[in-house]
Amino acid sequence: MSQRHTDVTVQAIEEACPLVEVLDHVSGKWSIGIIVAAAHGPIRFTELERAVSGISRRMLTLTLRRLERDGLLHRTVYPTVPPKVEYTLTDMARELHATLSALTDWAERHRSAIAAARKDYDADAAVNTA
Amino acid sequence: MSQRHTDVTVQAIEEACPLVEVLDHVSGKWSIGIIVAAAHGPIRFTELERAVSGISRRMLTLTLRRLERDGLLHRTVYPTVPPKVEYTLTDMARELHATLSALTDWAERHRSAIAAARKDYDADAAVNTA
DNA sequence: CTGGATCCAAAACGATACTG
DNA sequence: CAGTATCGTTTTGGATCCAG
Repeated sequence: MSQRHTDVTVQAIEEACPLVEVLDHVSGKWSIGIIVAAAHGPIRFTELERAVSGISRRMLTLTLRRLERDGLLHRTVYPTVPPKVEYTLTDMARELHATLSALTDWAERHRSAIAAARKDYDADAAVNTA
Repeated sequence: MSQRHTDVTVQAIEEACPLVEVLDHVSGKWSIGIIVAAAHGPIRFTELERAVSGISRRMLTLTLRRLERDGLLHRTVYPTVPPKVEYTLTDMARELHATLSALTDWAERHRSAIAAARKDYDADAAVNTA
């Protein structure tokens, strides 16, 4: 910790790359919400639409396709009428969900700290503008 | 696991919200890269520009401001000439960085699985289009 | 019910010239 | 060195209508 930089920077970017990949797949406001919503069992399209508050039909579809494509979701179509489709997390995604809980914990531990930091920052900005 | 949905969906969204907040602050192609780059000690603007490969001056500045605003980065200005500015992770951000490593691990464990899933998905798509 | 297709607004991003 | 300002491009997302 707190040692000087030389060419360790190169190591830094290599360390970051896989993570950037993950977040590219998992990012987009909605992926996480969907994973969490699907975490405790098979869930249908309309249920997801209600569970992930604020999502539009379009974004739901797009995100579902991306998650399916990345092997995080499994899609089961029941050829009934009306149609019924269930989405289930893959094992891979279930591991991911467990990992994400660590992030949730972090978020909850520091939620108020972040809010406070913002408030301070904005206050400073107001002073410097006045 | 694999129980039916009733009104547990409500719980799902509440569980997701804080996490969505985090990712809103930490998201954007560059935040993570910057956090990783700053993780092993104070780092200067130009060093960051080189460490986070592909980032533009503009995005670097914008992302730095946001991270600072959210209390993840501390900015130290040395009023010398030429100017010198150092960015340091806050304690909060260091915790976050540790948490992110879990994600990195997950990504590396499943990198090839994701690639394979994609390949299959694209193959299917090709068949269904033909 | 599940979702594809289209159109449009907004946000994120990139390049680059300029400044204290 | 460490940014800011401006412009153009790309990506993202919402609204809506249509279809199996």
